[in-house]
Amino acid sequence: MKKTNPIFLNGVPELLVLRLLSRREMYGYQIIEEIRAQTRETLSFGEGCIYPYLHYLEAEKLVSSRRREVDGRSRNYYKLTPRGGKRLDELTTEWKRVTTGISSLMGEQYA
Amino acid sequence: MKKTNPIFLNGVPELLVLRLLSRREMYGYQIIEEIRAQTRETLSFGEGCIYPYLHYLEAEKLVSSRRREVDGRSRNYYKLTPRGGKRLDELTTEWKRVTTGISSLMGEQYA
DNA sequence: GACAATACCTATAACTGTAAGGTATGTCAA
DNA sequence: TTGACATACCTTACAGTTATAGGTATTGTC
Repeated sequence: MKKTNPIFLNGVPELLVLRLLSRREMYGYQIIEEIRAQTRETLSFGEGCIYPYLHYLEAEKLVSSRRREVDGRSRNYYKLTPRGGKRLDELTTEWKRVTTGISSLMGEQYA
Repeated sequence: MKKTNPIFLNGVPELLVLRLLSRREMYGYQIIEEIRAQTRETLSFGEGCIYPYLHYLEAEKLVSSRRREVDGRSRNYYKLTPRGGKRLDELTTEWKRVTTGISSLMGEQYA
C-alpha cells in the first residue's frame, strides 16, 4: 500500500523511444543513455524497461531493426516505420491533452 | 505484455487530490467528479483509485477528515494538513521537473 | 414504489517499470 | 596478459499503481 515518492509516467517510455527514433536510427543502449543525458537524470528508464519495449514495438511493426557492426561492435539499430510515425503523432497529441488537463487543474500556481 | 493506448501517470492522482484540497475542503465523490469536469474527461480516476488514496493520505496525516451533514447528506470532508502542503510543494516541483525533461527530449515539435 | 443519482467502500486483476540477475565482447592500464 | 570496466544485449521475479467490478446505503424524482 506504500505509494513511492517519485512521479512515474506509464506510457512515457514508448513516447520517448518513438520520438528519439523519429530523429535517427539508434540502438537500445544508446537510447537508455540518451534519455538519461538529455533529461539530466530526471528520467532514467532501466534496461528491463527499454529492451522489452523495443521488442514489443518491433512486434507491432512500429519500428524495424537491423544488425550493424560499428566501431568493432555489434548492435541492433532501430528506426521508425510509417506506422510508428502515426503512433508517435497519436501519443504526442495524447500527451499534450493530458498535460493541458493537469495544468488547468493545477492552476496559475503551476506556471 | 499488452501496452494500453492511453498514457497513464503514476502519482498524478495524489498530486491532483492534494492540489484540489489545498483550495478548499472537499469530499471524495466531489473530487472524482471535479477531476473529470475540470479536465473535460481527459483525466478520469475511478472510485477504486480515489477512495483508497484518501484513506492513505489520511493515514499519512497529509489530509484530515470530518463527517459533515450538508443538504441532508452525510459526507466525509477532507482538507489539507500543513504536512500535506509540504508534500504538495514537493510533488509540484517534481512534476515540473519531469515535464520539463520530457519537453526537452521531445523538442520543438512538442510546442 | 421504482429507479437514478449520490456517497461511500473493498477485493481482485492487470499493467508497468524496477531490481537483479545473466551472457558476451571490446578497451585499457597495471 | 590479465583483470577491471564499459559497452551491448537479454530475461525473470517482484513491487507499486490504477482499473474493474463488485458491494452497501441514502436521497431525490417520476
